[in-house]
Amino acid sequence: MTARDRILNTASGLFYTQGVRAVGVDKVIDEAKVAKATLYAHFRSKNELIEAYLRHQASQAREDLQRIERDTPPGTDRISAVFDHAAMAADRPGYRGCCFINAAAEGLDSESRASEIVAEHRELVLDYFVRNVDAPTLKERTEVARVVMALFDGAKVASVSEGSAAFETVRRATLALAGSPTAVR
Amino acid sequence: MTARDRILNTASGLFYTQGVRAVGVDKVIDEAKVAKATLYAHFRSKNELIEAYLRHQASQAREDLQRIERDTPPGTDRISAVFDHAAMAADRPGYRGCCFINAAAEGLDSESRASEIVAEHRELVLDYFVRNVDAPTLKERTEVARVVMALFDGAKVASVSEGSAAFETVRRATLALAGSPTAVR
DNA sequence: AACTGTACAGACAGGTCTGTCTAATCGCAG
DNA sequence: CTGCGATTAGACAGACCTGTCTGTACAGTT
Repeated sequence: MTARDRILNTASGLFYTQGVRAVGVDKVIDEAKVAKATLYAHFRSKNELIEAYLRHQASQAREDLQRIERDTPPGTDRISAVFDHAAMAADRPGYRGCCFINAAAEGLDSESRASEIVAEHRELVLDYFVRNVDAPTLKERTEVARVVMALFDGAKVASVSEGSAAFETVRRATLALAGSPTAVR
Repeated sequence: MTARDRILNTASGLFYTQGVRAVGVDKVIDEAKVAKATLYAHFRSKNELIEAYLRHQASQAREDLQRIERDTPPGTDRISAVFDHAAMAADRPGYRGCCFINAAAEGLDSESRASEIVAEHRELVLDYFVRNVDAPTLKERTEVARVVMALFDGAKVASVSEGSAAFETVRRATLALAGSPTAVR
């Protein structure tokens, strides 16, 4: 495992569990067993490391979605699978909610591209919902997808205090909506 | 206006727009035109100031909900009013999402009572929804309220990137759900 | 006039942060 | 073996952080 990977993996863990602002580069190099100069050889600044962390998480989440689309037949099952996936994450120790919501919540410099990375990923997830939601027209699918996205984000927020149980109730309503959207329009 | 109020008001503004971690006490005393000793005379530590900030926001939100319940007839109108209120907040300059979600997202010391204050407030909002949602039994109202809460939180999260428009689509679905919950169960 | 409470300005200590730098060491290709 | 790129440990500068402290000013009360 290259030094760069070790740095990025360690930073990802620390940034997620403690927040990007609470973790200094010293803590990262300490845990990654790496010299400070090495970190700065691979990442020009801490900001760049944070951006790499977010891109890393985004690409991982993207792969998860692709895997679900490969393994699960179209329809509401694919929505359900996403909820299952999130609920399982919420049960892992050290869970602290959605890394993108959290990163957006921590005030980052306006010069940082972090918020763009988050916004980009959110669009990707929205597109996933648009593809896998049941409604006649694209316009309607987009509207339903936005609601599904809100339900998903809301469940993630609630799960921080309430654990994975937060996904159960919300999932039922989401599936009903995504399966026969006319019921609530 | 007493020095304490000036400190708390200034701190609230700074903590909200930049994040509690990004704002130092020096920035607060500078903008509040207050001596550092005065701040530490009223608040034992920065942590205590943060807690006061969250309690302040919580009591303000509580009053908003009470005002709505006083001025709005029971039923889904009271749900709609909450969404209106949040949408208006999202249009104000400097909007940065829900202060409670953001505070929970910033990693705070485990010794801080901040997360308890947030959790308490979330329960209060949930109770509001339970009271004002339409379903026959308490158990069902609670379930529906949890979904409404998720929709509300999700809309707030989305509004950070997408502005107040995020509340429009979500509101429609929420009102349908809160008005005739059997449609999605 | 003396006392009390509150606020002021600002220095200070002790720590942490990011980012740079030096100098030594390692592994490996030629 | 030689040379080179990558890595190491750690000192360092300069900024910022929280919290404490000294000393002063001023209003209201006794």
